[in-house]
Amino acid sequence: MPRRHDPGRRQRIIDAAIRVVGEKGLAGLTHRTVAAEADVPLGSTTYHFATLDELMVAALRQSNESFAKVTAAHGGLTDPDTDLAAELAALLGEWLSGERAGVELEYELYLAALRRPALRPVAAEWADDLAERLAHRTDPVTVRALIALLDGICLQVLLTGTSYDEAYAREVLSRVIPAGP
Amino acid sequence: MPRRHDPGRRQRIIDAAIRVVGEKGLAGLTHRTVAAEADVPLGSTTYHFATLDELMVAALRQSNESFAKVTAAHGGLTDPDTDLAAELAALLGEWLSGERAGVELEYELYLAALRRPALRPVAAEWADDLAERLAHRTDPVTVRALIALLDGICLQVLLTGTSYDEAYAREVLSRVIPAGP
DNA sequence: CGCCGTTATGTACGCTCGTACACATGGGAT
DNA sequence: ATCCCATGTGTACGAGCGTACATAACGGCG
Repeated sequence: MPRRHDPGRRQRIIDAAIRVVGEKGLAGLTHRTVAAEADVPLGSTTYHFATLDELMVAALRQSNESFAKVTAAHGGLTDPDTDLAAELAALLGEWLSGERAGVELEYELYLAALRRPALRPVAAEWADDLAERLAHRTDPVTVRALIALLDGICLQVLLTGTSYDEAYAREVLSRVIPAGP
Repeated sequence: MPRRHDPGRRQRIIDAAIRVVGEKGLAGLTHRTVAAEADVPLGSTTYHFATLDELMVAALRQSNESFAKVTAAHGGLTDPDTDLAAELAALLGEWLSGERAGVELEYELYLAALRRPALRPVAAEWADDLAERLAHRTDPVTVRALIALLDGICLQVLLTGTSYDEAYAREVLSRVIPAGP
């Protein structure tokens, strides 16, 4: 009976949950699969996360934070002298080229939020966070449009399996942004 | 033992499946729930659709056809003299205001296609169909961008629960379309 | 050092699921 | 009229699920 009193176990369970969703999809996320992936007994996952919704929320929130880090690293977003469309296209490229699992988790939970009200506020955090950053660069209508377009582009990449075309993204994003003064 | 030799039973099962997804979500789609909704014995659903994937494909395909009918009714889409952005915004409004169940089914199966390869070609039909219609009106890059934007707007409406703003959609769609000659 | 609440563990229960399969049935070809 | 096969039906099985719970180990605290 090794590894009693394992601090950070909760965190390891969350990491395992993200891996599971990345490999088997959201439908494959169960207490048991997570327990196996994290190499902990079944009771351990149910102890730290009484319900599956709790675990999903924790995983989605962590994925959100990971995305927030990527955006924060892109200081150009808030710098009014940069090309906003280019910055957004680069940001999306970085995100998509990085951990595919994170992107898929994001979108799977995104859609799961349609049916599970518990997930909705967390799912909205992604868009809200980005909207807040963009608010300083352009008007609210444009912000909403940019986010919708980013979502749509992401979806196309994920669904059609085509690789991400940054130049294309930059071009169409720039069309949405009204011409400057 | 009434109702032996029930022609059109297969169709009734598909209709029931669409209703089930609309009410309980894709996760609630099982042979048993569909059988109950269609008021047929369990064995009947497994006879007509050996696997759940088959049933999903049939339901998604029917939903696609229903959408195709709506677009076909909008003759203005192919008429080069109409305002393309306005036509698309109106089309989306009609679709969203219509059967909510159909829209949600479309998007739930859309995302399910991420994990179930069997669904992918059917999921792509929606976009392909629309793309084909739009090909006569503008260039391929713009077509892709328009579809991505439509997807993103739909997603925002479904997820945030906000009502569809047609004027907003028309505005941002028009920005994507390059100025005419 | 001993106590106690937090953390960890293993097992068991009740449920739903997909699927298989043996059997009934009826209509169309002969 | 008879036969045959596509169609329809009911049941059973094994697997996996969420959850509950009794019990064990641990570590901080008096």
